[in-house]
Amino acid sequence: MKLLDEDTTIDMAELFKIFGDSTRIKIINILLDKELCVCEIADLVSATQSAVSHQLRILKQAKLVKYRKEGACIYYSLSDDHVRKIFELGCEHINEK
Amino acid sequence: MKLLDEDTTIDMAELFKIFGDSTRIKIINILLDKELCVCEIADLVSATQSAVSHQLRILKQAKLVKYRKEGACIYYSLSDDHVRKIFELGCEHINEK
DNA sequence: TAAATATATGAATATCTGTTCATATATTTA
DNA sequence: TAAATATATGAACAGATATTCATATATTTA
Repeated sequence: MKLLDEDTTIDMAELFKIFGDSTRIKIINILLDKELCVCEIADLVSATQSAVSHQLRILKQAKLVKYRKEGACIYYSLSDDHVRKIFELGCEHINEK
Repeated sequence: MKLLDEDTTIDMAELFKIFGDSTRIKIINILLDKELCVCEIADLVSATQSAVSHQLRILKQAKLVKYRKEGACIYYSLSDDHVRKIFELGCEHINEK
């Protein structure tokens, strides 16, 4: 692994920054299993609808989650397997302490 | 993967938060290859000695780096292979965009 | 169409975080 | 021993960030 250029370094930091918040970790955690709509997520992570919506926007902008609309509901799910792998590796690290 | 408890969730977020800063990413990046002393690190990441020292303290507290003393110099290196794996997985994710 | 439900978003605020600056400590060298 | 070098650290400050609150938009239901 050689030295990353400045842009890649910043992108890496931005990526991990998104995993670096417990509300977002909770959201990713529950989305590991299945897709869920915003109010279900808010309920499961014990946060307000507004807080969850703000965090989903961040996850969406970073392309860590995707969504589909069904009537008045919007269902969110993890974008790809990378998100899952990063989450699981972090989890392993914590559990081995 | 089942639902993490509150403490584990917070620990996960704290872990990723540490990777979520470009100065620390640069430090981890150069430590992938070999151990280095503080002033070498400061030079390689283009930051002041003080800034690097503060960041090394954070990395040290999280046990992501270890160090050994040799005379007036203190050599830092990555704690374990987990740090490397998390870094590389993040890097993969960025490169596949 | 009016009310209810689901979601998004801008502004305000409080908290957190990274850097800088000054300085302290420890070690080496002249 | 005095000066130089290597590192750490506390305080201050500026910038970033997460939540809350109020409200807007869209969809469904009565």
